[in-house]
Amino acid sequence: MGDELRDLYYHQPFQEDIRHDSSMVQNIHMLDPSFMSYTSEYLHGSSSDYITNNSLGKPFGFSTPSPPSSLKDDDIIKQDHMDANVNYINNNDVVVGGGGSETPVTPNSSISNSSSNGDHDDSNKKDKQVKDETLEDGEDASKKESKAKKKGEKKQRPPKFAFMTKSEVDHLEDGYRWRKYGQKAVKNSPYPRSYYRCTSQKCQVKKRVERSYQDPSIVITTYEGQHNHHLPATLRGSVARMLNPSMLAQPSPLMAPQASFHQEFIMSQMPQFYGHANAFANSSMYHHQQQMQLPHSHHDYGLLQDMVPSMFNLKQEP
DNA sequence: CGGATTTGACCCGCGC
DNA sequence: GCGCGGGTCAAATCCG
Repeated sequence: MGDELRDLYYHQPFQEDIRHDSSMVQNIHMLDPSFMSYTSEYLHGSSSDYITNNSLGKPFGFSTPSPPSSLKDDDIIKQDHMDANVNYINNNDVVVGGGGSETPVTPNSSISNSSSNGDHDDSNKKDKQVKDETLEDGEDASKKESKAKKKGEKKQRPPKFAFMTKSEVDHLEDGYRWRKYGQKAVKNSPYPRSYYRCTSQKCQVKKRVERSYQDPSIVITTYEGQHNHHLPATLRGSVARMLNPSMLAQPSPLMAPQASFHQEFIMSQMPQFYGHANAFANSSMYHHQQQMQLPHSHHDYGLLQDMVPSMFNLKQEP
């Protein structure tokens, strides 16, 4: 992760833990939009769209059980408050982004650039290594294609999506099954970064998990790609208990982590997010939390996609 | 025993 | 071209 974005991440303030409450949403804090890593094409397809407008990007948070729909200034994390605590970066620089290099992503971060080792890179590496001989024709062709693509033009990068979670555990349960395939030391941080891949066949979604070195209670998770399958059945059950069944009817391209009683989900500056504040307010997640009891285990959780459904209204599954 | 994790090696992009 | 840092591979190991 590049220094700029790292600073961006680690300097994000967040509200104090309110985990003692009985509502899940209490634990959700939407913060400075400057933090969210996000591919512009993901939602807009235009690089200009994801430059944050300050007025729109005004940070807000749900610090109390008060409904998001009744958001008032008092509910919002004040900009000046944030300024006092943060190296506030010009929103124009704080593009969320994963985007390819064609997008004006300022932070030269792993989050925005790491996809240089995206889906095709694996094969590129492999065909330079042992598997070269065992390649099938189709595979070989696709690899060559990807290679040529790589040479000729900038690589298409999968959408990315990052967020911070206040959590004691590194790897947050998010409903999908992941296999860890790597771990690297993070420069200037005592905490390693872990790399996970979705275990579902043909699903190329990856995620990176690392802990903030400035606030070790914060876990930074970056998703890359979109799931092309439903939730694993075994996990859907536990999720379903909390959710409207209709939500599970659609596979989600991305699954956000739980915001459970012991994990605070910290969202930050994502312009799109503010635009969807109403979506959140109207979301069943909100209504559910109005009706539900405190989750009794960490398997009981809400999902970001349910809190802000339109945020996850991305590509359809293949 | 099979699946998941660990971990050192390797690859690649980028800046100098 | 070289070195560095990030990302991935894959053999070894762990574990249920």
